[in-house]
Amino acid sequence: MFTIGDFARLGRVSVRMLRHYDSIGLLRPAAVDPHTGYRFYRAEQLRRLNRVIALKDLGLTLGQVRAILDDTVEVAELRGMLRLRRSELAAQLAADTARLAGVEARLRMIETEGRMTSQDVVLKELPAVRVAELTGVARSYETPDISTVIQPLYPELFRRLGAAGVVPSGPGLAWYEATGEGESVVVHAGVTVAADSSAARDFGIVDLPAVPTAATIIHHGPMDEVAGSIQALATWIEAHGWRADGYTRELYLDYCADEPEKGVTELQLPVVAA
Amino acid sequence: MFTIGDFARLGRVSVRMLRHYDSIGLLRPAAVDPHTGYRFYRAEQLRRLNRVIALKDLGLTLGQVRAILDDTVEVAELRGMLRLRRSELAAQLAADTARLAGVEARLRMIETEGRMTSQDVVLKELPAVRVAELTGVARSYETPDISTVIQPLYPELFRRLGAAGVVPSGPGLAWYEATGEGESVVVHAGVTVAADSSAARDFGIVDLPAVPTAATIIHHGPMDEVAGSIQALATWIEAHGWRADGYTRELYLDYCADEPEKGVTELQLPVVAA
DNA sequence: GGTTGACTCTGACACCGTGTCAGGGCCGAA
DNA sequence: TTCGGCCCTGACACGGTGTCAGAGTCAACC
Repeated sequence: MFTIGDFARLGRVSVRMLRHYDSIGLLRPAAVDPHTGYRFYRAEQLRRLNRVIALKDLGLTLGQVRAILDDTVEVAELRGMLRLRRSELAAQLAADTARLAGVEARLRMIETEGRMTSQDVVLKELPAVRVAELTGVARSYETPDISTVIQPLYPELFRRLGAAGVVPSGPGLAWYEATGEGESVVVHAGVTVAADSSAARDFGIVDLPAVPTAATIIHHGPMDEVAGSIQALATWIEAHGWRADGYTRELYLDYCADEPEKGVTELQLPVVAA
Repeated sequence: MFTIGDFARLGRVSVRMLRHYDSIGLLRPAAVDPHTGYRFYRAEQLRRLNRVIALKDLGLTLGQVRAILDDTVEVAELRGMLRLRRSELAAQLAADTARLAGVEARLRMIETEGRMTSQDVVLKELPAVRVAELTGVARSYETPDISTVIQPLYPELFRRLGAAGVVPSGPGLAWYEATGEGESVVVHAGVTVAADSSAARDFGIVDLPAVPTAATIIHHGPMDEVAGSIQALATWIEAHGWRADGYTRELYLDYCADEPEKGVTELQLPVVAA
């Protein structure tokens, strides 16, 4: 018979934990002095303690450990628990590996720049979204070309939406795709709506697909300075082991024609693991 | 200006968390209606939110994130935090990899045996320990040879200890090493003591070194059935990617000569990564 | 028998990030 | 005006562990 302190030393466990295991019924002392409340353990209880430790070290919860040790789980169930735990661990490993890569990218950034950027890229899942849009064609991806095409589209889009009695349900957004002919580009100027797409109208209704993983960055200031933010986004993507996989969406979170330098835009670029 | 719900959707964060960030001063809403308490956020606050998310995703605590964003840490300090985090993550990866290996070993065990062993091996650190001992030589590692040599050593050891006024401070233990001549073995029969080693006595005082990592198993029953437990220990060590690195110590946790089948012994085998 | 120091008891609080619930107020649209 | 959906605060929960306070116990030594 060991006192709790001796038993804790033998089992390399804290006294606190032995008391805890007692209170949750995971490992009850062999005897308790009814007068003093002192707990006493038998050497053979080390077997159970060891089983507890071994299972706990696998990352199972104490509740699961108790269920296993008390034989209230079938073998099939036990196998299921272990399989689940295995996949959790695999996910954890992947996540931590990514975190580690992130930390190291940050450290490199500090070494080379002497500080950390305030341009922060965030990975997000993008839900599918229904958009009312007008399109145009720009001569190239050059900012001035795009601007001159897209600028007039929005007032016209809002005019037509108003005429059709459709109210935007969210912010405006834009995206671009190559026409395939030279450098020219199809410009989509849209706004999120909840309308259904059945009726014919003088604007397009398209459903942008959900994106499992998109790298996003907040661009501050006028859109003709967007190149820097795009650059930062691309650099981040490369440094973190991703690869662009689609068109960048621009989400106009805050925009006022009078003060373009106060604009706030989120750039969203679908990515996949490189 | 966005309501908390809209802002949460934009930032892919729960409303709960935005309120939490407010309460800990990590991200305060741009405006709060003094009458209703409603929080309102500006689009440009997404920048800060994104920085929070990005740093949090590195595994930093919210307190660290706040310190970093509020510029109360020097660059050197920041680098230190990231280095620390990097080493934490590396440790975490190693631990999770080991856990995963453990889970997989367990799954294999279930597949082949239809159940999980109740012989559980636990890795421990062994502290250095001072031991009073007598030694003998056995003809071989065979259990009968060992037994006949070790059995008489203990009564004699306790007799001499009593005569010298030395009281054991812990359980008895034994270990064996090859003599180098044939199959014969030096048998050490000892007991932990706190005495100092200065005076000359009719028993040996040796300090067993600490062991950073030992695989241990509890053996139940008489010592002449120890082979099975040793076997289980060896199997586990091999299956989990370790290698024996020293002599097995036997720790007699419970022993009574009349009822050897009730004995409880811990076998401790130092290991290193294979 | 008394003192003392090491041990034990219970009960509580803390950590950290997040979910969830209860009970109540607010807002906009029909 | 009513209703559905949003927002507010405050609280509790999770899980494994440390730590503290205040009180009781034990063993050894004088």
